[in-house]
Amino acid sequence: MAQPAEKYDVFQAIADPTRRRILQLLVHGNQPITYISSQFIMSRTAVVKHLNVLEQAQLVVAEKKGREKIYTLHVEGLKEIEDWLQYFELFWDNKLLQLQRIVEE
Amino acid sequence: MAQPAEKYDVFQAIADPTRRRILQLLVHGNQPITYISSQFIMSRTAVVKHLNVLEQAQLVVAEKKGREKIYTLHVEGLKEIEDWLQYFELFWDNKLLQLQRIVEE
DNA sequence: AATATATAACACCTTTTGGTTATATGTCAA
DNA sequence: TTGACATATAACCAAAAGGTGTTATATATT
Repeated sequence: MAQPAEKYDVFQAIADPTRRRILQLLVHGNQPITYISSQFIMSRTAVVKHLNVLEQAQLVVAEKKGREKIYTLHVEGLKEIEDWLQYFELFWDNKLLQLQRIVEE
Repeated sequence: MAQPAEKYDVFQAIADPTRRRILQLLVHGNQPITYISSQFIMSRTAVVKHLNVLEQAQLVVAEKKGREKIYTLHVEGLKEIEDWLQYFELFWDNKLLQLQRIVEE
């Protein structure tokens, strides 16, 4: 998981179940690496890598506080996905319209 | 891209930009492999593999028609993502409430 | 039946992921 | 200032992803 700056986008970031769980954890409050990694079986290093991916995708924000690094959810980053889904809602609506026409015939 | 049955979920499926483009293509009508692959620079074989991933994730449905295989968008598959996003909308709303409280103080 | 075309099934290669362990570096607190 | 704790970084590894090309098989058309 070598990560040359800004490599991961939002869609890639949420593709991994571990990363989705991390995001859900952060809904309940900002947390340091130690706590977050305690919620997983894998090594802390592995969790940190996932956090880096989330950070690059701008889904979390990290802030140093003494010797701890506190992670905060940045929900605004999910907007991109919502927008993308929006595109298909149109299709969805069209399908309903088609059905309606068929019924009316 | 070896694919033992049902390996790919919706989140993994939309992680790839090529696959997202395929889905958008299909919004404008059902299409056979030949047309779909003509829209990409990569080989037809590679595109077919992406279609298989999308099919496993139930985002597209394939129907044999003579010697062709016609692909259809299956938007319902995107519901899972919408539901997942829903979880964070709550957080989003809470943040707004917090801001409101701060303003009111 | 012959031919052209579309899809399926392989085999192969390279890069990226997701994980490991080990070793530093920085910070707090007694 | 020393020990305990938290994070950072490096080196390494196995497996999966994403791509290629080639060959085989099925279907339409004439």
